[in-house]
Parts: sequence; structure tokens; C-alpha cells
Amino acid sequence: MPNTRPQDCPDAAGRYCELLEEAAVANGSRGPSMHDVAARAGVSHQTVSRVLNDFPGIRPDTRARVLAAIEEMGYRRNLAARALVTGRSQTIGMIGPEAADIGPLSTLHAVERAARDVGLHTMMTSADPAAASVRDALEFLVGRGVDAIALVAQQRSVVEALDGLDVRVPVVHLLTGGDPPGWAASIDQRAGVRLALEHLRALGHERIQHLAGPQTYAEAQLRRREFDAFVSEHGLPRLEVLEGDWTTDAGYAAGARLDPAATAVVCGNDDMAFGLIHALVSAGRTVPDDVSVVGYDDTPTSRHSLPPLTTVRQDFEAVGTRAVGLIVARIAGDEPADAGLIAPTLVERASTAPPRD
Amino acid sequence: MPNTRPQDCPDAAGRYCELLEEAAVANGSRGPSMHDVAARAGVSHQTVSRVLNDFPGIRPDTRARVLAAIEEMGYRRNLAARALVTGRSQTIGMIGPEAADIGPLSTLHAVERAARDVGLHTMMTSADPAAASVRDALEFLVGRGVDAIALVAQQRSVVEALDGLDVRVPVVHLLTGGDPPGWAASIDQRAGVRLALEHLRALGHERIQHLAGPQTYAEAQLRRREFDAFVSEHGLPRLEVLEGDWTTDAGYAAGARLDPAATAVVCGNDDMAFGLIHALVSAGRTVPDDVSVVGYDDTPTSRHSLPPLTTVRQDFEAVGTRAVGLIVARIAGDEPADAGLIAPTLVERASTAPPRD
DNA sequence: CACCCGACTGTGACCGGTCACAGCCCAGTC
DNA sequence: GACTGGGCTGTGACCGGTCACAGTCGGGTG
Repeated sequence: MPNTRPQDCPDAAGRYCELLEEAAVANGSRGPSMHDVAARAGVSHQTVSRVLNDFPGIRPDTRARVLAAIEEMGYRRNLAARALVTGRSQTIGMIGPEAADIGPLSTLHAVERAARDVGLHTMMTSADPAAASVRDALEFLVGRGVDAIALVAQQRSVVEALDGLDVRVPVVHLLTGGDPPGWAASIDQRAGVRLALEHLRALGHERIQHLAGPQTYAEAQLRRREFDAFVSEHGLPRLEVLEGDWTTDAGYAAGARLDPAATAVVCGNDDMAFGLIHALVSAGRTVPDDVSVVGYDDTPTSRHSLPPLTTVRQDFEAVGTRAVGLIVARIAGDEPADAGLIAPTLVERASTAPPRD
Repeated sequence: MPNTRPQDCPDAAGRYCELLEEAAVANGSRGPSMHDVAARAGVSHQTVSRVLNDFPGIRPDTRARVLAAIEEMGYRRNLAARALVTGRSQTIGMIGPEAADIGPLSTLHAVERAARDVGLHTMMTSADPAAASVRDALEFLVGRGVDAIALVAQQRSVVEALDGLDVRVPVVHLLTGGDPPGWAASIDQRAGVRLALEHLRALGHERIQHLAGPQTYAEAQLRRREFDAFVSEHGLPRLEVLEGDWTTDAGYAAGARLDPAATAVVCGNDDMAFGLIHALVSAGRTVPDDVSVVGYDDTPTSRHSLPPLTTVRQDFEAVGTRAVGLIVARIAGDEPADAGLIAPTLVERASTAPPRD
């Protein structure tokens, strides 16, 4: 590796290009290193490092020379090396679900954007609920030196799988439901169900049925419990709670099992609501005249489904943003501030109306 | 750092725990390193490395001792260090779109799973179409030492932005449309449009309109061109091509601008189809009796929308899988085999029927 | 008995950054 | 003129793995 400085070699320009090419060849395809840049700028590698990290006390012309060298050589800092020595990577790892549901995915997306705003990077990997899979995901992220982990774990089993592990890194839970285990960014599921039910009550409904999501999901469980609580509280008739797996097909199938006496249904998500409406209409009933239907999520489609769906809006974006806030605070070593839950809102559209009779 | 081996210290068990704790404290919260494990197992760090990498020629009991030490100490390999020295990270970087659309997101998801199946990891970052953003994303991934990049770039500008850059890493393009720039995994957009149009023609439609996606998207552009080609080819009446931004709202808005003479509409995606149907029904027309509507994507909702949507199914999963195949081949140094495009299929449902007159 | 060979293991350099520390140089002060 | 101090820069160790190479050891062979 040539250690000469510009002033040591008269016809600098020409010679240097040669030397640099030599260096590039020697490096294989690894690209120029900090030393190469330093050599070209006629400074030490440390000075290059200081320029890159915006340290004060660099003479302007030195900085300019370094910057020029970086530009000319197309230098890119090797983040692996940086992570190795600092022990931190300015990166937060995200563990997402295996399934491609729009809710969690848009939450992860929001995390990504919010992180970038505060100068952090993200790295995403997914895990199915099996403990081994969660372990692998964690292994990967921790091994890569992430500074924190954002865990989108709607299924309880994922959280449990993580509990058994030596995590060694701050974890923030997203969308885990209503009872945060310390650091969590979640939407208030109880409030959401209550919003839907109060809306239906106000319209005059009494016989309200619930088409719940799978009870392995924390959110689904919370919603179901709150539904039951509300029914008891107000002395409403207790109809069978149906359960589906979030898909439109499940909603459609539930149509056949719907209580004939029910005048309204609260669904665990929008997709199941769509399926249910399809089933009802196919069976010759109309929505909302015969049965009112409330969804959950406010997916893009629900604005223009037939009829447009009354639904509980979940602000996934806000979850992501808040999660990043928590992570930053946690990295800084703050105490777990109970930030509270994110409030959902009700979007009233055309799938709900007063009961006919 | 204690360099003693088990046989050097009689009351091994007890002593060692102490020493290890010391080491842990000295390391800060960095966790045990390979040296720590080696010390505990009474071997050299190199042997630990060999065990981890499944090298042949390790005596079974040595291997067992190392494995035990790893287990006991909760050792995790530092991937940053590994990446630093090898220059490869067993990781493929993904650049995704800023928007949380289900198509691209599920493609990325598929890439993630397929990659895991062949022992690769993934790292995802997103970029809006601005050149600076693409540059940042690339910078991040290359700096992290990814071995290849999967670029989900539906917008032409992203591909162009990348062209100007010194990439230094193999790139595979996903969903960029129909004319692959070498290494690409895409769905055959021409075939998809043709499928939809032939279906409508077979039903007897002649006055077919197109509600296209934004023309900054390669796919949207390809579909529109193919639509025009088909219309010319068959001498069909040439109706105005409408354009929307993929959203249900855009579809709804397009309803007002629909040609009154059109008996069928081919939409750029399902969401716009939903919006359009809503608009038509609101205006007192029925689907499919007055107007047939074909969507594009086969989103989960389309199975149970009202009416269930006839649509062109895109197999995003296959795109992800094929992309990983290409990446593996490319890393291995193969030539760009023209794998061809992935064929879409038509899903016939209830939103299309013969024209009334 | 010397020799060789193969199976197994240890040694030290190195990847490309950052950190802690030690310079150098020049202006200002006594 | 010697001394101090601050602005700026260089030096070498180190992070935790992998790689290339060099042992060590026991058994079979001439």
C-alpha cells in the first residue's frame, strides 16, 4: 500500500491515479478504503474519519480535500467495520409477521420512515409464530448488531417465545394489544370495540353479534373480551361469538352461521366484513337494511365497497412513529414512560343504519 | 483476558464461571466472543470457528465441548465481524417502494422467505422515486456489505436513478415490467391485458375502455400500450383512456368521466375497479349488466366484493421466488439466462357478463 | 528405528473502521 | 527567549471474526 503523500511525488495527478488503480486491484472488488482516501487527500485515515463524522476542528481546506477525494474515488464507508468497533449500528431491527397483512406491513413501513427521519436505519426480518423462527430472527438481528428491536407481534406466542430468550437488546412491542409489557406502541382495542358498539346502540341495535379474529392474536382476544364486557354491562342479549381467520373467505363462511335474530355484526377486520356482506347479499338479505355491519381497520377498499363500510380506523402510521420515539428514548436510557394507547376512531359510512323493526 | 485452559485449573467449573463473568463485565454488554467460548471449551478460537462453519475433521468430543460452551454462554456470532473479513454477508438487500401497496410488499415478503430457504438473509430499506433517496438506500445497503440487491422498482425513475450510480453489487429488478434489462423477475403485463381483453371480446364486448394506472409506473405504461395495440389490432372503437393513481378514490372519480357508450372497463388494479363500481352503482347503473368491469391483481378482497371481481391474477409470490433464484445464480457468476416472464392468469368472477344490447 | 502421512488443532495476520492518546505548530504572554 | 495553550493532525491498539499457514500427534511402512 503506497504511503506517500502528494508533496512527496511531484507529478501527483498522474502517478496517483495509477497507484489508486493498483490499490483497487489489490483490494479485489472491495472498493476503496479509508486509507486509500486518506492517501489521495494527503492526510491520515483518522482525519478522513473526522470529516465523515462531522467532528469540529478540521481546517476548511483539509475538509474540502478529503471530501473531494471521497467523491472522486466513489468511497463508501464500510458499515460492518464501523459496527464492529463501535458496538452500535444506528440500525433498528424489525421482526414482522410471516403473513402479508396490510396492517402490520404498513406499520413496519411507518417505522422505516420514522427511523430514517431521526437518522436511523432499519433492517427487517420475519418470523412465524414458532419459537425456533423467532429465535432465528432474533439471532440474526442481534448478530448484526442492531441497537434495538421493533417487534410486530400480534400473536401472543411470539411474545412468549421471545420471553424465554436472552435478548441483550432493547425491544419495543408493536401492536401487541392493550396491556403493554413496559415498552409498547399499541392501539387501544377496547376503545375501538366500544366505539363500534356505542354507534350501533345509538342507532337502536340490541341483538349484536361478534365475528372475532383468531384468539391466538392478542388484538382479537382483547376485542372479544371487550365485546363481552359491553354486552354484559348493557344487559344486551348474548349471541354466539363467531370466529374467523381474518380472511374474506372466513367472513363469507361466517355468513351461514350468523344468528338469524342478529340485527348487527361487529367484525374483527374489514376483510371478514366484506366476506360476510357478500354472504348476506347472496342469501337475499340487504346491508344495512336487514343487518348492519361494522368493520375494523379502515382498509383503503372500505371507502368504496358496496355499501361503503362503517369501520374502526386504526392509525398504523402513528404506531410506527411512536415506536421509533420509544426506541430513541430507550436507547438514551430513559425510564419506560407510559405513553398510553393510540386512540382509534370510528368512520361512519353506509353499512350501518337503524334496525328495520 | 484469561488464557488458561480447563486442564490447567483443577476446580474448573467454579473458577470458570467467575472468569467468564469478569470477561462479560470487561466486554461491557457486548456478550461473549469467540475467544471467550474457546477459553471455556479449552480450545483455540479457530476450532470454535470451524465448528460453527461445519468444517470437516473435528473430533466429535471436541465439537461437543465447543457446542456445549456456546450453549452455556449464550454465544452469538458477530455477523458484522464476519462480514468485515469475508467481504460478503450472506445477505441480500431489498429496496422497496415508499408506499405500502400490497403487491410490492408481498413480493418483498416472498423474497424474504425464499431467501431464508436458501440460507440467505434479507435487509430491507425503502426509497421514494427521488434520485437522492435511491442513492441513500443504495449507499446503506452497499455499505452494509450486501451481496446483491433486489430492487422493487415499479416506477421508471427509480431504475433510471440507479443507472447513474456506481453500484458495485449485482442488482436484480423486480416488477419492472415487460422488457427486462438483463436480470429481472417480472410478470408478463402484455399477456395480462390480453387475457382481460380476450375475455371481454369473447363475451361480445366491443366498446371497451381502459382506466390506466399512473404512467410513471412501468407496468401501467406497458398495460396501456398493450391495450392500445389490442384495440387497433381488432379494429375496436378507440375510447379515451382514463388515468388514476391506483387508489379507490381515483376509481370512484373516474366513474364520472366514463364514456357512456362503454360496455366494459379494464382497470389498472383492483382498487380502482372497486371505486369505479361504487361510482357506477351510485349513478344507478349495475355491474355487470350495464357495464362489465375487470380488475388487476386479484387482491384478497376481490373474491368477495360486490359483485365478486373478475380480475387478472399476478403471482407476486412467484416473482419473489424467481428473484432469489436469479440472485443466487448471479452471485455464482452465471450468465443472464432469459428466464422469461411470469404468466398471469384470469380469474373469472361475477363482474363481467355479455353486454346487454 | 527413522520416516512419512493424514487427522486434528493452534498461531498470527488481516479486514476497515473508531477510540484514546500523543504529537506538531503557531500565537500570545510573562 | 522560554512557556503555555489551543487548533489541528497523526499513531497505534482494538473490535471479533476468517484465512493461510504451521504445528502436533499417533499409526503404518520400509
